[in-house]
Amino acid sequence: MPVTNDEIAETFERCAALLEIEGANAFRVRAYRTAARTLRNLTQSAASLVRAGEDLAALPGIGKDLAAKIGEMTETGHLALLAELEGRMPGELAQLVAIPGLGPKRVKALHERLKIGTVEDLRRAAAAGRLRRLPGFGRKTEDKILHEIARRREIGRRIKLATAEQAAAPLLDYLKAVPGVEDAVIAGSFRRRQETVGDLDILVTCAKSAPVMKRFTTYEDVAEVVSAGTTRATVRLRSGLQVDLRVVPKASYGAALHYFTGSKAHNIAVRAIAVKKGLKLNEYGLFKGERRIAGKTEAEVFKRLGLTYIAPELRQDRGEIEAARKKRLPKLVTLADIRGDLHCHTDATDGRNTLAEMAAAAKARGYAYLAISDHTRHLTVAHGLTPKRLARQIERIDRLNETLKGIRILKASEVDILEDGRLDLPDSILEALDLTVCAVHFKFNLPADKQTERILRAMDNRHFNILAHPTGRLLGQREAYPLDMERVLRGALERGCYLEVNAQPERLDLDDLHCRMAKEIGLKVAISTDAHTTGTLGYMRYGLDVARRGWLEPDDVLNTRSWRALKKLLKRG
DNA sequence: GCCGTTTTCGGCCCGACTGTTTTCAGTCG
Repeated sequence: MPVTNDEIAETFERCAALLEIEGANAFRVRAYRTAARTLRNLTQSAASLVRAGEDLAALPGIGKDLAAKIGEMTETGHLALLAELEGRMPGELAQLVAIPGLGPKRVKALHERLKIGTVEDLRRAAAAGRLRRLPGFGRKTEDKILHEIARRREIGRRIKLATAEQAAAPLLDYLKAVPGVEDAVIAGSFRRRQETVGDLDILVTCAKSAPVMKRFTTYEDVAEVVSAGTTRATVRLRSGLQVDLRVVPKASYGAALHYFTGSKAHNIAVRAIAVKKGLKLNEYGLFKGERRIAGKTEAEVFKRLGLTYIAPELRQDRGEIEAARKKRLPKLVTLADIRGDLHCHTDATDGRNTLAEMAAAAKARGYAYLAISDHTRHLTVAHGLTPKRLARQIERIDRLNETLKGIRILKASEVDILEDGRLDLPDSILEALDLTVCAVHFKFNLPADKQTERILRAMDNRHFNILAHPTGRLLGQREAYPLDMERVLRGALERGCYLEVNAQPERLDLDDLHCRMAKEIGLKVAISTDAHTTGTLGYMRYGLDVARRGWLEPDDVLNTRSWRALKKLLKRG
């Protein structure tokens, strides 16, 4: 099993944590973290690049030394440096720094003075009151550590974006109602439209901060006030969700919004540009000496730094700054570009609404087409259609299309990909469909090469059009099944097939990085909701979030086209 | 450890809050 980018990144992150505890040069530590991030953002596997003889030192943040270490890991599966570090101190110290309130300095002190090497050691020492005797520690720190250890066990880390939206809306309304508040907006990973968010970052502009801070920390859903200053406060809601509030004057709104939107890596890179120009960028504005030369809007800040406006979804330090400098940012796809939905269900299988209801709902959204893609028989739990039942549905759709104006219902099917790569419907009926959406719904645990071959064999069928939810992941519930995504994408391109971005909030599959991989090789994707109700046709915007984070433009997306143009693309030779 | 439109050496983003401090280190985002 080749070493994955994530595994190499994880190893570098462990090294960084342990080096930091050891007191290594902070910039050396950062270099390991930067390299880890570069690896996670890579659209090709580092192992295959090494095999192809590519020079990894050409990648941003990776030089000669780290390139050699990546080579070492792809060859041996291990890193000597990590083994050395773990020989000098317990490897689990790397997990201690993840506890809020503990950083490298304190972890070092805990290890040296109290021989603490594990989370359990730490819990026992804190419970026995031994922490407070260390210099720099006190009773409060000890209590906080115990509290955080207990909390770690019960609370899941990140929540889905759609769930965060539900918590955010009432809180934002509440803050907007505070007298004197001008703007209140959610920044952070929420604004970058990341698939999951760890916390909410709210930015408020107003002249006087005190009333807002008071109002915020006394919000009825607040379970705990973590910190509260004059311009910044952090609370934990009863759900466990952490919310940070920052208050700035109106003249700083743009700079603060940029700062608070992140990502951290993007901010660091943009601030470095400011430094190079002899300026200073912080959350209050862009400064030349004492004088603020920009800050009211984000656009103003970007402009003064010689950059075109960068959409929040792109702010990941994945090349967007360089592209902004060269005025080569993508013109991202928007909801207005979407002409139809290519994957949904009706009450014929596991959907809730009728064919006619789904059609009416799609028409109300202004779509030109909607593909009805109910399950096939193998998926018995969803009451999948037999060829006979599908044939009847095809007739019903034909009849419905005769009565509909302004929208066309496409005859489709979400066809199961069987274990041997065959499709779950005979060619005779596949031929009668406008398109197929094919998916893996069982045998998730095949080895990567077997799963990849299963899908590629299915794509060999000339009726295969779109691979639905290609990795099968469910956020927070189920890992993606092992798959060689590079081969799948290239295989699809060679055969005239496509992949789907499934917009269900718990799927978002393909993810943003896979979208970017597809774009790089010239493969178009469909953005589809997989709606099981009329209301969830509205999930389209979550799929767009992913596509935009993956740099996709209207041309990269299948369903920005008219049915006529789309039909040509689907036609296989 | 990385990197170069000041640089192959000497830089590397910036400020708020907390707790344990009598002036600031550590942590966080």
